[in-house]
Amino acid sequence: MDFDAKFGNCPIYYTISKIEGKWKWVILYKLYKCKVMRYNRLWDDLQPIAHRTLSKQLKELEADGLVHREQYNEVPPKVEYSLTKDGETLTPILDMMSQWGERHINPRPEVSND
Amino acid sequence: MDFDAKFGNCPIYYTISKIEGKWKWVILYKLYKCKVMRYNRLWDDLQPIAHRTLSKQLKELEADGLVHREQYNEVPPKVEYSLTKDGETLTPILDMMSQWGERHINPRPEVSND
DNA sequence: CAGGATCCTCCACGATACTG
DNA sequence: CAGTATCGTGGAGGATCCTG
Repeated sequence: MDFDAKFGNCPIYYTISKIEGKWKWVILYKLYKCKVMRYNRLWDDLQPIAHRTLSKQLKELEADGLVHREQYNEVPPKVEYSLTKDGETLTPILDMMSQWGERHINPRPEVSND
Repeated sequence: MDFDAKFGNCPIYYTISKIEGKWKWVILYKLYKCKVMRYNRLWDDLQPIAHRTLSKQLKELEADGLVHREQYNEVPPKVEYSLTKDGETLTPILDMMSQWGERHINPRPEVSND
């Protein structure tokens, strides 16, 4: 990413740019929770997602050092994805995002005074 | 957003969908740090951002109850934006995202042994 | 099984001009 | 000052088929 000086004071912009992509946060979250996942398992869990999209975002995450790709030279092929050490530094954010979502999906139950 | 059952177990997807938009996290962060900002000030700080984009994302954030819009009936017009109570529940995430960005923009300085 | 290759669609975002 | 109105576009994401 071309990260010009304009955003030197906006580290948050750096973060969201790095993890830009409709599914990246979810992919990271899945890998965080399941530790290790094979490609098709991931693909299944993220339906509806296109192969092109999943494989592209995985590649970018790998290139950015957030996801590790372990390929076994077997037939049929076997590939396992997991978080790298660096990727694991995101888990607190992933947790908070998930919790925030939980609390906002449903109408807050504690103020129901009907 | 049409949030079908497929993602009932993916609250994180709810969160990122809610705050989807190239600038939304940055807008929220700015409002978090500056408390209250007028439209043009925000626009200035977020250059290069288009009016259409800023005003649209602000509107969505307002519709989602994350941002408050205070309009003063003066001439010239004066409008102030700030976080709502609900928007403030995001601040821990904003902080972590910002910190994560800081730590990743520069090559880690603590291992400089020159 | 784990993707790559192709083609296509759509809309988020941008640029610019205009207005109450 | 704080936006709308209009028009235009790139590229992210999708659908489908193919392959080592």
